[in-house]
Amino acid sequence: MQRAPTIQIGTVAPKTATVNDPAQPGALGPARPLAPSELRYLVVATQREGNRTFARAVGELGLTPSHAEILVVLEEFGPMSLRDLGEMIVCEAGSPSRIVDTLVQRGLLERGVDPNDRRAIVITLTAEGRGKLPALRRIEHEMDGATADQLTPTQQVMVAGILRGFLAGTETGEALERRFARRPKATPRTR
Amino acid sequence: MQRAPTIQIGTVAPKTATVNDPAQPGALGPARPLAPSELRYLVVATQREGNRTFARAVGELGLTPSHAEILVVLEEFGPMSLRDLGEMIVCEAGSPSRIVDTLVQRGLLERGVDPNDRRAIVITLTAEGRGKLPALRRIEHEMDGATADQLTPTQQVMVAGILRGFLAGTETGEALERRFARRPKATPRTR
DNA sequence: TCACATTTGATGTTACGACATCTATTATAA
DNA sequence: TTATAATAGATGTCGTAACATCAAATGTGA
Repeated sequence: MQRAPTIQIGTVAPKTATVNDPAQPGALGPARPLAPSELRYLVVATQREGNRTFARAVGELGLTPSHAEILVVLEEFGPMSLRDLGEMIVCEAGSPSRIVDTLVQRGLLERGVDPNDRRAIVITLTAEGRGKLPALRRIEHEMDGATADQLTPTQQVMVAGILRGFLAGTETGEALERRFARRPKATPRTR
Repeated sequence: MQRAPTIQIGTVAPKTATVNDPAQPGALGPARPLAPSELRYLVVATQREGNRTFARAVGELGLTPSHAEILVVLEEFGPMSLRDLGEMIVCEAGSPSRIVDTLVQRGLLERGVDPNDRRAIVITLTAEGRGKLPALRRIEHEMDGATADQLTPTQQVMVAGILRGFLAGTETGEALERRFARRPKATPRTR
């Protein structure tokens, strides 16, 4: 309602209202005390907004946010088993069999066999899958730009640090740690 | 993996690892620079963890997080139309017809007619629905306590302020504003 | 070796989230 | 009035999240 109802497809929607002035690090509205559960709902709402924007952007490529996450991880870390993949992503905690299956059927991924373990599969990007990555990288960059329009670098680092602490010891927290802590460009993981 | 695999049902799961020391306001790990999209995934993961914990807790009452949100809002603000309800909640943006329908079928809500507008319905808590609220309040309190174990009040207010700024102008942001800004205890909204 | 547990991945189920579409009712304007 | 738009709500669809169960392959210890 307050926001422009239509977003320009292909780019990340610009915000029409900006409460925080990015020129002032740490600047925000008056520090209202927190109502019960308010923080949790703020996190929920933030995730929803981010996911919807991301979904519209990658939807242009015929992908969903989960698809995008998997493609990016596979390009970043190289081929891996379903189990290892599950330990690197936030979507589909546990085994992402079905999402991988969808991507295999669309020709973006390949299911290979592990010669050392006939239970395991080795998931590899196909050429077509790899072809999605420049656009995905561009979208990620645009999303980060939209975040930068709303939050100062100081605020971003502050929130990230707090959330990392909150997630310490959780499965998804460990997944993000594996994924973002050290960034081994195209280093296939083995276990 | 790092976390205890079983949680005691009926209470919020305790964290086994604590990186941040709540005794030191603002204390966090080293301020690692942000990788692309990392902040978004941190928010996603945080929302997932919170939602799973909340889901297990309210699951004891036979409810889902969405159910809980609606019951709490209706008790807080009194009977309202589906449209107004949709503008107060984060779950099911748009019209929560189906979730309300489920709750009506379970006898927790009642669908009434609006004498002034035959299109509209008036959603009211039944006695049984109202009976869930003490337990829901207790669960919310436990969730807040679990948050307090992980984040200092300073950190909480900081994150909340930043997220409010980020959500300014969005539908869900406005919904939370309506819901948490001023807290009119049991004041039925009319429009 | 053999019984048993563990691991890997697939699959079934329920409930949401987001989007689109549809009907009934009400509002608006020529 | 009457045509048209706007609104309230219901409903259909697709993909995901979380949970559970299952089969096949592998690991383990007696």
